[in-house]
Amino acid sequence: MRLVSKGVTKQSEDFSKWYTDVVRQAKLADYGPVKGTMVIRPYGYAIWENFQGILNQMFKDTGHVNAYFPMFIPEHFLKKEAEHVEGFAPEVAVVTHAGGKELEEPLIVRPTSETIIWHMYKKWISSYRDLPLLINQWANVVRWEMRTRLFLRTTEFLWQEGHTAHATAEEAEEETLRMLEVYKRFAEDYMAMPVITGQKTESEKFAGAVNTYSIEAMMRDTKALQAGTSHYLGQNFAKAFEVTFQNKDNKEELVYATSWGVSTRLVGGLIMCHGDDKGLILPPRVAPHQVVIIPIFRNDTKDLVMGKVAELVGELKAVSVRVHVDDDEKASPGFKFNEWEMCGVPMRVEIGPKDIEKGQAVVVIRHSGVKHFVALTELATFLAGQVVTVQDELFQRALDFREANTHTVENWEEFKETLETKGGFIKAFWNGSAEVEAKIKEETKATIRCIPFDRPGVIGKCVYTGDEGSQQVLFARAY
RNA sequence: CGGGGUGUAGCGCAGCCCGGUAGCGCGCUUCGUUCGGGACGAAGAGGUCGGAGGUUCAAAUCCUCUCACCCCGACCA
Repeated sequence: MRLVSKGVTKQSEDFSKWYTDVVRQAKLADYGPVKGTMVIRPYGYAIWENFQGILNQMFKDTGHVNAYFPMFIPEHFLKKEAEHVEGFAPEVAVVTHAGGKELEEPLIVRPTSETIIWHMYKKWISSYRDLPLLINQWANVVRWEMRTRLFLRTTEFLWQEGHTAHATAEEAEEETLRMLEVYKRFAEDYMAMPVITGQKTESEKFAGAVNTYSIEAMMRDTKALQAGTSHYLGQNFAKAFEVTFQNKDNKEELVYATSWGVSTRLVGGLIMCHGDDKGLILPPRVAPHQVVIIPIFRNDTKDLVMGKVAELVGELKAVSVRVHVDDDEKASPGFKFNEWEMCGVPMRVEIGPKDIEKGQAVVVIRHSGVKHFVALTELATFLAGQVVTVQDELFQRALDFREANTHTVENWEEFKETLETKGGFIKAFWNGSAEVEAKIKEETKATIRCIPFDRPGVIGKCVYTGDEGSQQVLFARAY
């Protein structure tokens, strides 16, 4: 079955609608029968698989190993860490019946795995020689959210969660920041999505963490998306699950912990970071198909064209370009142009009898619409080069967009005015008070996305209270 | 949980006000002609009108109840 509809809602008309249209028409995902659930379709899953492959390698390069922990967790585990249970209890799914009868103790379906992991770590850690313990798992988790959106917030989602145990606070803090940096590199170098790293405020941090850090990206509607988090858990879970080790001096100590994760939400971020009114735009490094070849022929020229296409496919594979040939004879070339633009394939090659006669092919770049007429002998080299060029251009474009939509404001009037008329990210000083943070959120819907690492050393007047000695933070309306 | 909306063919919808043979577009199947920016013709397949009850000679249509989903808010990656 080919595409059903012609085009999507314009971004400027209704960004939310645009997003849903793109997800469904590019066949990334569909709604599941249970509220808030999502079927990730093959094309969407291929993107996720690319994410997984890259991240997995990055985790291994930083010394982590993969494991798998059960999805069902005894209910009382969750209650062991006070903040953790308070944070997660409202959105936990509970299994009360199984095997045809009521269970002795209900089971929770993991909303995250800290509790079961630390239950196991207690068994595995006894000496400083067992540390650090650096485990990651790829898994599904369930959080019963009130409002859901495909990829961005679904009842069940896929993610990876790293859980590490360390002998010292310093080492655990280092790990927390190391993994945040891994996320930043992944977002920027692979997804071509610029992010801001920083620390979460007390009210925005993970339930059970000492500190939470995040990467924050700007979507094309100028709203913020938290794209990944890394938590320094201190000894909170070690205390709750009594995980201790004997140090070199034969003394018993509680271990220090981190956890960090990114989810299928990243796919939503990718869509909203680059897409346009024609649909999806995928950066080459994560695109399932980097190049789509659309052969143009009639019955009498079919063999000629397809013969040349087969040659080109071989050449492209030899230079590691992921190529797809759309040789469906039932669809017209024009139809295919539109469909593959909708699906965000970074580059399209058109090749027909006239091209072959001239020894060339037409290359069209998805995000810019620029047409190149390239000699067949140079096509593979050209496209391999464009993989890099397009990737860079998309990152630069996203960065320029973010910078153009980031505003620094001095006072409250300016804050509200800027948020209403321009939106985007707002840099402003904040006195560190949770009440002020809550008031600002209440009055403007903007939240503190993070306290950026990269900010001026200067301190200034709080944008809400005018208090001197306030620090600069990043505000935005967020997903 | 509040506000709004929608349930009729795979998808998008009309029909409902004013009860009387269930329709349209797209998609799908077969054949032929096409093919350089969303091709065309011909012939087909496909629906317990979300569910239950009621009114009526007769209900997609009127009444009552119910379920589900989507969108907007309060919670969250």
